[in-house]
Amino acid sequence: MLLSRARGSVTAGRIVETEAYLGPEDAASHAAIRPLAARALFYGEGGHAYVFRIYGMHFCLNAITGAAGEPGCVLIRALEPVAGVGTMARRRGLPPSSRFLTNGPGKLTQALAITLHHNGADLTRGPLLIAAPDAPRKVAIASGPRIGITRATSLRLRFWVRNSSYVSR
DNA sequence: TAGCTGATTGACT
DNA sequence: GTCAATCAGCTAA
Repeated sequence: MLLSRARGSVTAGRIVETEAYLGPEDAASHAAIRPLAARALFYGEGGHAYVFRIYGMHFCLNAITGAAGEPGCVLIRALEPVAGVGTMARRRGLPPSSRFLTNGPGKLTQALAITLHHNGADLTRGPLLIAAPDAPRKVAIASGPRIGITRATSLRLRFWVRNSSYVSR
């Protein structure tokens, strides 16, 4: 469950698609190819946000994992909207009933108003928050190669909720 | 300083 | 299926 509080409105969604990125041994990981500032975050304490700009116009949200000194993160690729759907729809310029509010990394950051100033934020305290759902559901998880990258494409580090209509692609 | 790249999206053929 | 938008940070010179 990912929760965002921005400018007075709360928006939240169930995380239905992620990709894992490892340390320098993973050629696609920003721990290996991104600037020092990002790398420092990777090696920091888990539970923090890593937000970056991609293609000059979109943001992607990562959760740093592992203890300090262990690089690794999880890219949040897609959400199933749970709360604040109207707010998300307004930010995305789509009807609230749309299935396309948060089914992509750039889309969910726009819907939850996540920007670079969330970079390094503590995900255990909010205003950006990742929490266990109140009523955990048993779901089937599928895995496969990561999407949209040009390196280390053979690693099957993408995970999504099978049968969810909110995953990307 | 110039040129290139990219963990994307949306519009178009 | 193809392609443009748009920019920080890297590399080459």
